Amino acid sequence: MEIGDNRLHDIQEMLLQWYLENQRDLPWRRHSNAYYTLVSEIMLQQTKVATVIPYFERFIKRFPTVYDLADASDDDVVKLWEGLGYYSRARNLHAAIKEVVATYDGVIPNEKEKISKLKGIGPYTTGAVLSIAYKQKVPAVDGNVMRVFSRLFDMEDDIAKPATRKKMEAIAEQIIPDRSPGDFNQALMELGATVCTPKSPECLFCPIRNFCKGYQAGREHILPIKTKAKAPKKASVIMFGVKWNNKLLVQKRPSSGLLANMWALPTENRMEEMPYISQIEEYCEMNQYSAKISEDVYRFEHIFSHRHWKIILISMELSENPVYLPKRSIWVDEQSVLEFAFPKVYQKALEQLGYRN
DNA sequence: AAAGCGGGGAC
DNA sequence: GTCCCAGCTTT
Repeated sequence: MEIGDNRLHDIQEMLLQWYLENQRDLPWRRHSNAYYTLVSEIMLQQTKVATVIPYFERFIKRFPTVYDLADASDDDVVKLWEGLGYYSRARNLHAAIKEVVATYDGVIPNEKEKISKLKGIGPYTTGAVLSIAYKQKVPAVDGNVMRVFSRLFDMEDDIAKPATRKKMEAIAEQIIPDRSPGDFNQALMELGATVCTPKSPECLFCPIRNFCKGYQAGREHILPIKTKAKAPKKASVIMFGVKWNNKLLVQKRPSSGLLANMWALPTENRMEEMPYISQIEEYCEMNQYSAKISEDVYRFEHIFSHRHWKIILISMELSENPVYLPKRSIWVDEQSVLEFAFPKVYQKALEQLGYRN
């Protein structure tokens, strides 16, 4: 990718000026604080600004400094992440900040080799923190930047391919200015989020449309090239609302895979070959439950990025103290259930069972 | 290089 | 319904 010196300088200046005048007022932009930058960047991974704002506000209010976060329990951290998704981000951020306190005297490192070794911090977040918080000339290539570049240079590379991100970083290296590299990176992302949008880009409001090869070719609508994601795989599950003595049985999910380590209702994969009633009876037998099973079941669906669950929720009231506790399970007082952090799919189920805020 | 990992909003 | 978002880790 060759960019003439004159055009390069103009693109830099136009973008920086546009960003100065048009940047959104966001909570993490109100102070220069590497901790705020890191928290916001982790939350913003695959997540829109509007969704993140209330989570960021609550998180910083509860954990104002790296020391507050390092001292917190994992349960408290995940509770503040409840509903935001990709929960390993919360656990990784917690681990990273603990490492910062333990190893770097509470200062988020400003060297690429060090910060990129922290849990959950990949190439994008490394570049974002180094450029925004520490004003270093390091690229930060996210989905927005790839879309902007794809159109600006009329590129045919598939942005879904890992190799394309490397190529985009090489381009960013050439474009990023010595002056205000952090603002420049944010300008590219802000442009992608507000003007150079995936659908119906508003090229007439774009500060660099005069340099845009895609726009000049009339190809802005079909760029960027991106292979489609596969449809989520379908699965059927049964969730069990098990009550006894005014307590509800909640279970920690397995430590890997979907919703790893999150609190949940006991969930079993549906045995398609038998009626679900039979599977429920078998489940009770296996756990030695003598239970009165509610007549009505609640059916609903939930779509994750790679899975599509059809869910049958059944409720049962045990008539005697169960002999043993299922693996990774605890009894929770009914009024305390919502103090635990549940992913959305289980929040829906719990709401149906009468647990709601 | 590809798969797995949440949830939401825009259309 | 489809697309995709201020991505990272594991396989």
